[in-house]
Amino acid sequence: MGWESRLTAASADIDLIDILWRQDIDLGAGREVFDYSHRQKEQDVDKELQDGGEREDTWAGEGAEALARDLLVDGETGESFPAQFPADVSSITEAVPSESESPTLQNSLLSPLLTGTESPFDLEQQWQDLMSIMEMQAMEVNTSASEILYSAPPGDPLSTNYSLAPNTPINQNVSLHQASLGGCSQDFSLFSPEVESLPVASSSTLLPLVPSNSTSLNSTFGSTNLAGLFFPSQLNGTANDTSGPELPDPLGGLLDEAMLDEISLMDLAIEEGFNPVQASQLEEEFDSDSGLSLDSSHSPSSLSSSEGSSSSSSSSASSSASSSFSEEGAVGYSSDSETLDLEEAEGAVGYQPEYSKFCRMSYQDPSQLSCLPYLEHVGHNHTYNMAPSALDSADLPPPSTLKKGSKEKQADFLDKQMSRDEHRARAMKIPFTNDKIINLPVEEFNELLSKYQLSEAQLSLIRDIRRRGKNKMAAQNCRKRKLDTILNLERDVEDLQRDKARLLREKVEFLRSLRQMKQKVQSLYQEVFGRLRDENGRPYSPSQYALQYAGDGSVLLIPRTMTDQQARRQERKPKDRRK
DNA sequence: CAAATCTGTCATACA
DNA sequence: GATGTATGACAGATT
Repeated sequence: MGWESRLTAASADIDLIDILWRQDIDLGAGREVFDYSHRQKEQDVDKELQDGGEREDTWAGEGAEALARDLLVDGETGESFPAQFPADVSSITEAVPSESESPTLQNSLLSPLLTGTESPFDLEQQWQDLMSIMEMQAMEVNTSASEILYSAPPGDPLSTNYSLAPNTPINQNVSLHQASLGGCSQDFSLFSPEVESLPVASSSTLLPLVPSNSTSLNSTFGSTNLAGLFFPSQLNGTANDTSGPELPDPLGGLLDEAMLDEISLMDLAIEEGFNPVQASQLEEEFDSDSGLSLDSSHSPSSLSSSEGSSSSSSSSASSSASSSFSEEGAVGYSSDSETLDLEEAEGAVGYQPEYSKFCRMSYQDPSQLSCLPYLEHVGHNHTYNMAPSALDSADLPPPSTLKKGSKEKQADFLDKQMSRDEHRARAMKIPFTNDKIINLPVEEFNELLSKYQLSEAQLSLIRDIRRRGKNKMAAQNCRKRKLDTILNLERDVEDLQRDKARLLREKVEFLRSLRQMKQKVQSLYQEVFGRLRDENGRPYSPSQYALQYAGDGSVLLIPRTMTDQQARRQERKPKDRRK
């Protein structure tokens, strides 16, 4: 099989993955979205190195150092290399929601308004889009939650689904480590902190802003705290959140999650040697999207059926095998082998070695054998722990002593084609063929024996021949089944890898669209917020107010301090739950 | 010539 | 219990 080729293809995949990665990041929000300070990033890295202890066992410590140096580590070779896209990497790292600095906030908030190209009439539609995106996000988070067995608090299912932010910095750092180190099994650990729930922002609703026709928001958002959703940095702030008003990136957490997830995805792809292009080609070749269903016909369970057919064929082979085949075995399993050979020929390109094995194992007809050079050895002579008398008498005269006419050559050839048991039978003057001895049903076999007056030695030999012959066929069938199992397992692996590649591609696509929608949400948020005016007609300060989505479907403008309190509560919860 | 593979056989378990 | 089958283990033959 193509294990080696898969391995070598993995390096080529890295390039593809890099391209994909670059595309995705380029597709993402601009720098202003992630414009956090490098200093903060480094703090988060350090913090992660310390706080992430409970996750440290899942990724090697060397990855942390590599991250700190903005190095990427090849998941397979462990080789470190400078990040190829410094801007991208930094944007990712800067996207870590944290105690962001205020100067960037105003711009990030107001710029969409100033440049606003979308008419107000698009707002509703955009909200609808937002809702669908959030639903998708919730699905992903839920999936991750189930995979990491990290359950949300029972009383707060909705907010759990959509809570995103509190520990995303740690998250992302971990993700970067993972992206550097690789680790399929750790792929989903990315999401664990995001499953942490946000409490329902119930009490403090100040300014109902969005009116009645947003019920669909309610169904999808639940009582998501928009402030928490959009201002994770505030929520996350541990040291600097008292450092004055600021307008965090509303979508930092979301975007970070998507991007970092993608990084880990790419890393996973690198590590696994998964090649999306090859996989898609495979898919086209096989023209089967149902990977495993294909296997169902070859799975070990199917083997039992083939065994059934083989047993039936072997029993029925008494007629067919009663031809002049001196090699009494290799009768059973024939039909199955043929069908399987066909399948191999049409389906599995890389299975030639095994296919040839099958060809060798599925022989039945000695006439065919004689034409096939690679089967010449079938008639080889073994030395057995048989009764010496039988062996001695069965020995052929030395060929050198014989004149070799054509007939004698033929006879010699036939002798060589004969099995040892046939030689023994001939030496013991058994009056019927080994084929009959072996393949006749018991009744006919006994009937045959009763027709002749046979010595005890003859009867014993006949019984041995029958036993050995049957066991020989059984061994051949057994080996063939074993090979079948191996082939099916390899096919299973191939199909699973194909499925995995497809799912990964779908995931990348999903994340890409998700990121785009998040950008939309961000601009919408900024647009809505920027249009709000207080009683004096002045805009609200984003450092003092935030929009929050209430449980009843309305969007509220609440003071920042309240969102901070909520954020702290949310931050504490998961820690408590971990114990 | 050594290693890998193929093949037949035996022992054993099971139906 | 006899018979047949499945399979691991072994050894000789072959590549």
